[in-house]
Amino acid sequence: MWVGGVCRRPPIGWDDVPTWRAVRATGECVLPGQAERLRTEGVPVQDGRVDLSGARFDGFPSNGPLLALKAEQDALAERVSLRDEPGDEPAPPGPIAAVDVAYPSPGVARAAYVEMEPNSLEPTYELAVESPAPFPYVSGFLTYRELPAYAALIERLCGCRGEPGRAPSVVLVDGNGILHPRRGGVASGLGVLADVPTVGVAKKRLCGTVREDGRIELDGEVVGACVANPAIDGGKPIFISPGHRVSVATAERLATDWFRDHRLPEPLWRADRLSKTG
DNA sequence: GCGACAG
DNA sequence: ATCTTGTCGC
Repeated sequence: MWVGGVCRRPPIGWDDVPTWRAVRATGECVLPGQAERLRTEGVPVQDGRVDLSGARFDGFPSNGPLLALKAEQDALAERVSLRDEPGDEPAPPGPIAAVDVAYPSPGVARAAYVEMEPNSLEPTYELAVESPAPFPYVSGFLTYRELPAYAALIERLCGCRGEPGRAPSVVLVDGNGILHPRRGGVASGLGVLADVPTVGVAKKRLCGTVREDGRIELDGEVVGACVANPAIDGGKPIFISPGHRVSVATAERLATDWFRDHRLPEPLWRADRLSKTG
């Protein structure tokens, strides 16, 4: 939010909001007549700059919600496994699934599930489930917005299909896995929650550095790969990272093996569309 | 101090 | 992510 812009031209109904009391972090006054007005209120101002040592207000009520969630993410990261499943690598390609979430209206999430067999062009199974989405989108905390929707999806999935015997060997998730400031993106969250191998696929880079070889480095560690679908010339790349129970190399192979006619791996493209159409 | 920031 | 008109390309 551009605080300066709002304070310079307060919205209707902000007559009671003391917008002139907001200054730069340096104490510098930026609004016309701001320094003078603050001085009349007893605020120490010198050279158009507030002496923040005594005048600063930082008594905003907060229990630091994101700090607690960061701790949760650290705990999640501890539970993430980067080991490949036996028989998954080198790899008879098995059935794969993909999930994504759309928001048909504010506060409502629609999670979609698409399952495909290696050689079929059409999905083997599809399901979309709606649920409340009270948590806002905050970069780095996507898990808290979308995981509840996936939980609702899984619940219905088990109820509709029963037979937990033929679960997909891996689930592609729209978002990051360990390519995350605390190594705990949505793909990892879903993987740990459902105890299934997951691969994170993001359309934009959240963090890390893309090396010349396409590998993505974070704190000196390779956490994923940046790859474009060769079938689309001039296409933008996607950012692949392990969610849970797969290595970086396997995550990349699983996702890129499903490149077809779209930027995203086919199952994920279908899940994205299903989440939007219902 | 300034820019970046999954969906 | 979602809101939107025209527009570029196959």
